[in-house]
Amino acid sequence: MEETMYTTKESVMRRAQELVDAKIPFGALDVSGRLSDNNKGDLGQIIEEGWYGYRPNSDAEPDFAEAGVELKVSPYKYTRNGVSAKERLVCDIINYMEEAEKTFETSAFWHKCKCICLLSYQWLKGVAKEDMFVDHATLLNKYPVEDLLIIKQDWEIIIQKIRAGEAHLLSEGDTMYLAACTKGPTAETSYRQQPYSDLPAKQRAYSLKTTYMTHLLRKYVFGEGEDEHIIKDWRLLKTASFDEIILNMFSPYLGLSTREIADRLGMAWEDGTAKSVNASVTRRILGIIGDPDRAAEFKNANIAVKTIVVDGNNMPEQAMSFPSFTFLDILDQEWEDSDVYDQMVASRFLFVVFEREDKEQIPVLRQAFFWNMPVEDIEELRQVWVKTRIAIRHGAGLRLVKGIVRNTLPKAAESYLAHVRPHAGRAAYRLANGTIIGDPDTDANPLPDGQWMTTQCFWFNKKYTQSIIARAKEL
DNA sequence: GCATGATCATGC
DNA sequence: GCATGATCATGC
Repeated sequence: MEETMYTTKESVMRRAQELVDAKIPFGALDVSGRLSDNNKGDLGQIIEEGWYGYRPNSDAEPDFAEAGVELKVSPYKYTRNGVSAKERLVCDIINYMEEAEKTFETSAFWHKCKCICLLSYQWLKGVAKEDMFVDHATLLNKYPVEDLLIIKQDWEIIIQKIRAGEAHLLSEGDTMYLAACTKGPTAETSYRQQPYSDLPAKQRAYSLKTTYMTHLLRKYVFGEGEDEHIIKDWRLLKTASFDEIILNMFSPYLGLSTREIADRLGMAWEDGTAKSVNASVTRRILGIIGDPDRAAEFKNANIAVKTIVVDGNNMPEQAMSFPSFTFLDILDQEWEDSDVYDQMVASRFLFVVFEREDKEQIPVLRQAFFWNMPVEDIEELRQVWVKTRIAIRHGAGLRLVKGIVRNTLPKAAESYLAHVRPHAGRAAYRLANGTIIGDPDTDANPLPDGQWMTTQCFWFNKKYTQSIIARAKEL
């Protein structure tokens, strides 16, 4: 590595702050034309070279080895929920052959990323990378103690899979904050050797999940307050895993009806038929006010809480919905950066299962378990996503049949896993022949051909959810 | 009985 | 008023 004058954290950060003050766009820092290559140039390298004045290294040492600082450049954006990280923070390729024998402290992740100089820039849709610029410089030199305990648990989960000869089964949804994300040219071409199996494993890198980056961004870069934690005493994490602690909260209530649980928790049982009783009871069991997905650990780890009612054969009464999407957005995204991937593949799930024989019965809490999509199902989901994009690109084939609008989006019968269905307040369309149904401005969004269709979302098929629950029951 | 279009209820 | 989780309801 070349000599650098930046040998202390202070000098690295001072130079970083000068960059913030100077507001120099990436285009002007790009001294060797890295951005011209399809705009995909590595911003970290551009800044190391064009601002710190030394050639980027790709070895195992942090970028500023003597200072012990790794330089990372990361985009953020504003959403209706406030400021959010736009991407996961990719740290370092996982060398399966070497990492398997390490400890957390000697791991490539900790060696490189225990101290990060985080350069943030605001990402704006439609603006070229050349014109964006770093506007915050933050030294991340210690993780919150309760987070670090979870990150260590994450690292153990990744390493245990490698040690079990299952590096090819790694997935982002396996872990909470620290994840093994795919890295390299579209999957197929980048496989690596793993130590305890002959099967090649997809190249992956240590990364901090987008949701966790949002947490760090809000806390350290923008100095915002924190969300309510589910685990009130972080010391519990020293002796039990996050999953164990959460699942234990449900144990006292297994086998009880929602009415009995409501009684025990001192909840009013006003209307047992309301659509949301099961969700309300789940919230109270977790001891949180409001939406579980907004509790700190769940939000930071991208964990979705799903309550399901099943019959005696584990068959859900309904398919499982996901957040709605807009048609033009889904055409704009790439698979591994898409909302669908984020919500269904990179996400972890806490399934809370209630059971009843028939609709007259009050549901009984049967089980709670964590789940994430196994790698063998990911390609199937991607196919549904691809079909959805194709349909949308062709205006979804909207046609009015006996007062109901039909479309060509993927149906439940076309996949064992998922389908696409409406998800809006009311049905709403603006059809090519001028027909307007409902209130398109509220409940629909535009297709590329100018028609408007009721807002839709992805759904897990009932049978797919059934198979998930049946498998969890066996364990 | 299931698939699919449509809608309700809650939290923010 | 909107986003989201969850459920209803009709036609085949």
